[in-house]
Amino acid sequence: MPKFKSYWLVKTEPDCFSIQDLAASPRKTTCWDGVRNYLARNYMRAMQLGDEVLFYHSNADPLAIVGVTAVVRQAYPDPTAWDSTNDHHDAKASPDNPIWDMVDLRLEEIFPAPLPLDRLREEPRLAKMELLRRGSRLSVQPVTEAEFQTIEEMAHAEKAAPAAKKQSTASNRKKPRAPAVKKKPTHTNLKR
DNA sequence: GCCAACGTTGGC
DNA sequence: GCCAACGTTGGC
Repeated sequence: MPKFKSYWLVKTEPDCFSIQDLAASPRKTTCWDGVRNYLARNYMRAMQLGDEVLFYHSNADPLAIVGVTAVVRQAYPDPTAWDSTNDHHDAKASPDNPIWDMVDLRLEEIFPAPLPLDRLREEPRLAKMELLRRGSRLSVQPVTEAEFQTIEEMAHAEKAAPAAKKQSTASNRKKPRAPAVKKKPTHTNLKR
């Protein structure tokens, strides 16, 4: 069956789960648990096997797309939703009424260098990208094929001129967040 | 630390 | 069903 590949982007805080953590995971695969936003969930439900997913580091230095993953399992219930000890516990969720889903993502590529947000903003072909919209908060979002290809191209043209590597100074360095607690997806690796 | 954006909650 | 208050995300 001819099938169209779709493209997506997921955000993660690298302090919580980085692309290096993904690389170190068994089979370089993780379940993308902890998503608790209906629109983000619905995008995950639309993901098909083989779809490609850009991997973005938020709340990080640098803010950047750092690689590409692929969907290796389509949406299925996220058991962390009814785990009362989980940070993202939802009292309304249960095995009979999971409410929240996750997909499995496998690492395909770590870019030779992170592709920073400020470089993305300079690229006219990405002007309409959801990630770059002011105030965009969605942690799972669709990406067009053209945007995906532009990003791959930029990521591989990057090598020679990594100009955008900002010096970390006292003024721009992020303070450690108050309680260094995990935020967004915990991505506890549930596979054994 | 600030604050814009926007989802969620709950009183009515 | 409206909408103000509140909470969270996440860049700056």
